[in-house]
Amino acid sequence: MKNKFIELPISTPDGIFLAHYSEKGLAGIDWPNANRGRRGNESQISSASSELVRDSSRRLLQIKKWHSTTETALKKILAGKKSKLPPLDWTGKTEFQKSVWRQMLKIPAGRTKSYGEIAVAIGRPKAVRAVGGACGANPIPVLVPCHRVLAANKKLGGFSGGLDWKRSLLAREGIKF
DNA sequence: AGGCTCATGACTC
DNA sequence: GAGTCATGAGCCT
Repeated sequence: MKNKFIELPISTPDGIFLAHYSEKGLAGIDWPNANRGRRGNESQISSASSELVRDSSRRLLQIKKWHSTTETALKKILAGKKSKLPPLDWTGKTEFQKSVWRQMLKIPAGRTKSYGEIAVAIGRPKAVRAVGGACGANPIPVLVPCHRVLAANKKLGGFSGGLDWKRSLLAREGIKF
């Protein structure tokens, strides 16, 4: 069976996010502005979903369950709280990226780490720059807290969703800088 | 404080 | 292989 992804929307006070699910779990999240300007999302949802129903309703139920976990997790984290996460599917990503993201999941809400600290934590103290690259390649922003990673000079660094998001998310967790 | 350079690892084409 | 970085440390004004 091919790697079918289905997209389900999540409405939040910050807009509508789009969650992507594979057979193994949550595989990606799109920012609210990402569906404007990208064509075909709505039809993609319905066709993929109905195909899945035909295929296996059991799997659909599973994904619905994951989705409700994702939904509450997203809303809580957007509000600056921590939350239980659905299973994450990082199939196809490199070992290096996965270890970076695993490290980021360990950062508690309200705390930050530097790119260098992440590099040390995964046993490659000199791969600081590559850590930045892995952050940018993170398919699951917000839930995998790439926004809690700052540069060593306590400055912002960058952010895939735009620096305004990063500032805002940090502020909601009570982080000042 | 701000700016410049450079070593550096992973990734992409 | 060369080019691209969401870095960091060092060394200048």
